[in-house]
Amino acid sequence: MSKTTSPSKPQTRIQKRNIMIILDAALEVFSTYGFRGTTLDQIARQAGLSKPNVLYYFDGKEAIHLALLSQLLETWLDPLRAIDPQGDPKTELMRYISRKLQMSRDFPRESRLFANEIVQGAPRMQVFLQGDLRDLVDEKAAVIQAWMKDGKLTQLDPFHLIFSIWALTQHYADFEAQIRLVRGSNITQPHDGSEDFLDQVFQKLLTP
Amino acid sequence: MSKTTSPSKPQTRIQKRNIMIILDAALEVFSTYGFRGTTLDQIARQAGLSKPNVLYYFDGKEAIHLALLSQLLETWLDPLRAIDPQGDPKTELMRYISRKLQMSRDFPRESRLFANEIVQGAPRMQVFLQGDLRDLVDEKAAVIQAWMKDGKLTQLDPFHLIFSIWALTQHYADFEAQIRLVRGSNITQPHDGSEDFLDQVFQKLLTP
DNA sequence: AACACGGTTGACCATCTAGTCAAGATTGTT
DNA sequence: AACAATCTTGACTAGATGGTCAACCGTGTT
Repeated sequence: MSKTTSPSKPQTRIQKRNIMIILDAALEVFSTYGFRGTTLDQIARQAGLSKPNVLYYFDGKEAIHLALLSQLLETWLDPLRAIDPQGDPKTELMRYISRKLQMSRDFPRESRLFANEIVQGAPRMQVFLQGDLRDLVDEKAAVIQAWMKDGKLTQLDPFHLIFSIWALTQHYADFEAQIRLVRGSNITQPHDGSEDFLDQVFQKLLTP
Repeated sequence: MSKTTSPSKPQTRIQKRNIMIILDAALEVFSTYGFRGTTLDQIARQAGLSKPNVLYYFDGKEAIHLALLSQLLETWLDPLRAIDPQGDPKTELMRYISRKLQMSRDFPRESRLFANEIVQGAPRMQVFLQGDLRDLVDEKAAVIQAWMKDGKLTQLDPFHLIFSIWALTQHYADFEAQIRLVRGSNITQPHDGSEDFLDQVFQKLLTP
């Protein structure tokens, strides 16, 4: 039985606070070093707690990782969910792209946490991806497909279009180190200019 | 002194063979589990050799990893190097995109090895990226910039254009697990349709 | 055949790491 | 204040892991 999912007793203030601290510390460390590369000591140090204290709140390293993943997937899929079949096709897609890029800028740790997991074959995420994500993508791909049939958008494979949006937005968070090294001191933020660029790209791409 | 970079004696047949076997095994394992997630025992098992035997040919885990990275970066940058400032702009870029995509399809392990490394901040790759890569990208960005000024291509930020090519092509290798899970049994190969899609995207994007 | 060198390995070690535990400190409630 | 529940931690364990080493095996050369 997991300590944190016990449904009976409500959380105390201390529990709430420490669980938040631990999850934030774990996100920091997991997103930088990956699951195997992260040690409980690192998480504990980052959280400012002792290792046994961390394990008082979570059943183990895997449980912390799982808690992070399931918690974050919701936020992550939100922009895709928000695509409105009744809205204006180009507006909806451009907003989706903009929101995805914004998340990549504001939550790079979350993006890298997923990236780490997926590059390694998503061993601890299959259940999430197959469940929620797949249905959602199928649904929205159908919406996009319908828009295209109506001539409101360029005819493209909707799945590849979605993948391309993911690739282009997340790239700025996931491969930030590369961008930083390549551009060196020419630039302050790896995201500089990304908004305008992606706007230009998809505006041109989607207009029939 | 590294065992493998000793310049004096030439390699015997057995050395050549085993070094190749070890590097191939290491690529398989490193690309799947990342640096920390990989154990020497895994590499040895994959190679069909004993652990001490692996360490007879390489100075350690880090040395194997380093050997892989430096060996692969060459192949990896080749398509970018091949962009000819004298050639036809759109042809050159479309060929670059096609070659990059082909590499992502033919050498997904190599792509994931880099992805793993870069997502985690490129701790063991900085020297490579700063040296070769940065100069090369600057050079080719200038070429692309000049093409755009001549009106041969759509006016875009050339750095972001290069990043977008990397993102879109490597995505199919690096996030293969996600694509597989999302598309499920609808598809046999994650790369299906990627060639046509990217051709369509960049053809449209680059044409002024 | 005998030799030298290259190649191979079982057994071992030091260190790291996830997780345990019992004892002690803190907090909230009456 | 007193008590119970929650919270915290130093010390520990078992197993994994990178790396070593001395001894042994195989191969080509003379």
